[in-house]
Amino acid sequence: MRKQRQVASDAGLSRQRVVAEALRLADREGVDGLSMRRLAGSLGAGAMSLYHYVASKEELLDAMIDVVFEEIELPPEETDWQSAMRRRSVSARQALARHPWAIGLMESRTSPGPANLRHREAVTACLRRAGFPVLMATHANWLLDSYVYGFALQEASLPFGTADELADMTEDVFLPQLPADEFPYLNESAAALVAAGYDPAEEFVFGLDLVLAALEPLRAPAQRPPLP
Amino acid sequence: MRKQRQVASDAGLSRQRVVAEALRLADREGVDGLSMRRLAGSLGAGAMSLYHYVASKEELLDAMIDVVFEEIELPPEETDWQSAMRRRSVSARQALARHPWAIGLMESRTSPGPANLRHREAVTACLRRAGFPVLMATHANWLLDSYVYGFALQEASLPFGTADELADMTEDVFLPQLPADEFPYLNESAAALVAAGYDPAEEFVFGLDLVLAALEPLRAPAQRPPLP
DNA sequence: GGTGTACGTCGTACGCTGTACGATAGCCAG
DNA sequence: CTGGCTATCGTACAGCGTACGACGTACACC
Repeated sequence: MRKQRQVASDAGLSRQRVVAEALRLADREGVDGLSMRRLAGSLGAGAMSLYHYVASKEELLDAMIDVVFEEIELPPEETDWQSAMRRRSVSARQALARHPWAIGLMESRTSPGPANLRHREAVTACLRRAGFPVLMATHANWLLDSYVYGFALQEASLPFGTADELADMTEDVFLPQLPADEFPYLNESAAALVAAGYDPAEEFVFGLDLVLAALEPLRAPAQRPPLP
Repeated sequence: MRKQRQVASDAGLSRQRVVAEALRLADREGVDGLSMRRLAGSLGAGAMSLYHYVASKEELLDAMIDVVFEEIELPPEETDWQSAMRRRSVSARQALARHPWAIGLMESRTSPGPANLRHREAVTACLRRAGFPVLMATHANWLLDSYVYGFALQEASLPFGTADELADMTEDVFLPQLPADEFPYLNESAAALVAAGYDPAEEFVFGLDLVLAALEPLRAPAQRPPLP
């Protein structure tokens, strides 16, 4: 049998393969289930081999987060700014819903990766080109990102994923914990929510559109800002 | 020497004391620095003693989060809804800025504690009394909480805390990483931000007021909703 | 062909983690 | 005095991240 060169793309380790498998593991088992030994095992390698592609577990986590940012669509350039921001925001929410562990990780990780920077640059460019003055673009950035991240955080901490699960859990778990005399308004809300159905994607765009509309007046509409 | 009864309030353990010291430790050293042994050590007790007050570390983390919610001011009842929501939101941001680890923890913790529930009930009550229909109150809740949590998350992941640190780090760290030809808009933003100064509290209320104003039209102004 | 060097791989070991289990000691009711 | 209850903790175990050093192979050079 030949030296395994052909199978290198299958069995050979690489930083990409390591990080990608780490994503899969974290998606499947949560970030607490991700250990260097388990990751190595599911790559068919010894634990210490990973350290030739990744300096430490911290660096691995940073790389994983940046992959999540790679999955987020950049704001398209050919449409109006609201459509562009809506597209990238919806895409961001989807990516964070696919990888809920990423949100919890962000708090402790302070240096942005390249995909993160590329994303920020594209968003800022979109806002500036739409006529937002520099500082207003910063404000808009903070507000939009706050909404996206906060929504994803809340969505991740929901104990149900579908409208059906919501209905079931409301009946079996929530209401028993919420005495009607102590929490009248939460009871009312729960009932209304079950009746109306629940879709996180719809909820997201509802708030998003409010935010976008609120930002519109911050533009300086007529004048085109010169590229610095 | 007598049996230690008098010093019980000093040295005696209690669930409150355990959780409070856990907060202090997490604030000082980050949530990764919080281990049962270290916590027990700083309480002058053995590690296993903690398990008489807390079923597991997971339960301890849940309890810690609920303490953070206790620190958040409830919306006052005697003012208009916007002022009330502004007060509680500002208070929430402050609490989360004091305990940044709490944000990262929320993603993985799915069952709300009593202080959390009390808080949600009070906020929902405030919105309903202000004239928001049931489902609109839910939307408003999502939007407001998303903004608060998302802002706190971004603030926690900033590598600087003051305007001075921002200026220093921009010069020494950020700009060297941001080639002007690849990231023209981020360079422009960084420069403007340094020039204008930076205050997270101001940034927060700027976006918050936009959100509150955007929510105003969702009220059904005249009619007072009956308490269910 | 022979040899030196660099690289990728991994076995072992160390200090840490959460916590199961059982022992101990002080307390109060009978 | 006796028995049980509560609070405390010592020990032990499996698993963690990773420092260290050994090993085989691949390739550059003479």
